[in-house]
Amino acid sequence: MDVPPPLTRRERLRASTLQEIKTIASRFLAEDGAGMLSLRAIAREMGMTPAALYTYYDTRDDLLGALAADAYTALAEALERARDALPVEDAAGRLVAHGLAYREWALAHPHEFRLLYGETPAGHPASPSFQSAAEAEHRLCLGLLGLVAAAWPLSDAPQDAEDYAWEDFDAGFVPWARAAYPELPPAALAVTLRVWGRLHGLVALEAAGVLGPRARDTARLCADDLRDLARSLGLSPARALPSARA
Amino acid sequence: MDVPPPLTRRERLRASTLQEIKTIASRFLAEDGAGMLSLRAIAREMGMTPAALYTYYDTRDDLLGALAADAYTALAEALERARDALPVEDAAGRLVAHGLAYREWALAHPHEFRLLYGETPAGHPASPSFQSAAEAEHRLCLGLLGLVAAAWPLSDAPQDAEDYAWEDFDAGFVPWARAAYPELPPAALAVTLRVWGRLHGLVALEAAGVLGPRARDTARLCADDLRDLARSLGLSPARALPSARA
DNA sequence: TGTACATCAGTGAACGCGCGTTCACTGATGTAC
DNA sequence: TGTACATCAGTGAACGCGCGTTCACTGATGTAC
Repeated sequence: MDVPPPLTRRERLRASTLQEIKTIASRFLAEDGAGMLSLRAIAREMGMTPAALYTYYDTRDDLLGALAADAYTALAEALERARDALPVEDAAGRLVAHGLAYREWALAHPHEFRLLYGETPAGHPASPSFQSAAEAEHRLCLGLLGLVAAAWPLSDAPQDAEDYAWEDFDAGFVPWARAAYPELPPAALAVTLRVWGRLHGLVALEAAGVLGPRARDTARLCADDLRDLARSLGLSPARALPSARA
Repeated sequence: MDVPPPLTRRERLRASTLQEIKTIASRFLAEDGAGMLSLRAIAREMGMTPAALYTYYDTRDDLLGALAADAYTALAEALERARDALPVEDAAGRLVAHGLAYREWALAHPHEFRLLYGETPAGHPASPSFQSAAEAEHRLCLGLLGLVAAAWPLSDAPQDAEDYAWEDFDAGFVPWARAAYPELPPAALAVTLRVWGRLHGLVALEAAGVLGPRARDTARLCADDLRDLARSLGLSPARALPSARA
């Protein structure tokens, strides 16, 4: 969008090849399933030598890591988009929208979802993609925290969560959280993680194919649960949108 | 336990070899991870020819299916054991115990857990192990339904769940459910599945290694969430055990 | 503008590997008379 | 109790396969003077 030093022909080519590799890899991921992603297959599809891929990634794992990082970012963006489609005042609606978007993304990208939450984490910590995956994770967590923060003042005291301390949570994340929402106590982080689990549960079961055969309308199950969650956080649709609902 | 027609030497040998295969396969599953289970490696470990395994399983997938079925049964048993360690009157306690046992089993058997909930279901529907997996799944679901049933009379009407019908749920399971708990309405099945999702969520995140780095005491998160769940179902520890808690 | 040199994406061949599965077979275990 | 036959767990060799990764190389793209 702004104007960085103009790219040379080589650099542009390299970038587009990188992108093509990831695109094709994604497609193979979707077709053949998780652990079966093969460098040779990708190279074949691109009309390249397998060896050529080593110009772009040091190792098969690095490629997987990059895919995971991209997927994480895409997920975070999808969730933010869904949330921001509703006005800030509608805290309950935003929470539900976030949850439904989580489900929809997972069902629309089952293999990416599995890459993120089903397998041993891919990509070794040193690689650059690992960085960006960690950032996306922060972003996702912050988004969730924001939803919790919106509910916090309305929530009846979460009694057993009272005695959490900041030290109980990821030291890399806590500063961000406190900076973003200075008024929140540590217990809000506990609630955030629990909310994450709540969103994740039904979706993970459905993505694994366990839930589908058991209920006809899984979307409704999920929506019911999300509304219930919003309610239990002290958010009622009525409170947020007094006129729009029954 | 009772006395079936006495087994021939051949039959005993066959049974013990079958068991040995599964034991070793489990170990490899735990060591090398999910998709990497190799028939040749198992054969090697047992001092057999790879071809010999085909006397026991038609295909690698059949073996995986058998492992999954065993894992499912083991999980169901663990959950029942935990639940039955508490008196029937302590509905809240039993629910929490069930949930914690779910977590513990998942963390103690991460690869089996992944086999059940992380991958495309293994084993093709025709194989006998598929049958037993389905049975274990029923069993697990019935157990959960029982916990919900215990809470049902105490629960404040789950409003949005009112208009579920029996047709909305797995036709193979509904008869069992209605036979076991004739007084429950269809909505109870919806709640059961949602409860399953709730138990599953945090555990799945933790098993995937996403939760661990974010919170120090994941067990407590899980326990808090389960108590919250029990409460939201209308179960209070106080109501169940008036004297034992504060 | 033209020449000399450096960079580096991509080639082609080879490395060594383990895999699932098949097939014709052997030889011990079980069965029927 | 002994013999003739059937079963079937396990052998050994081979099938054809795709994989990740390495290495010395070529030739187009970029850079400095």
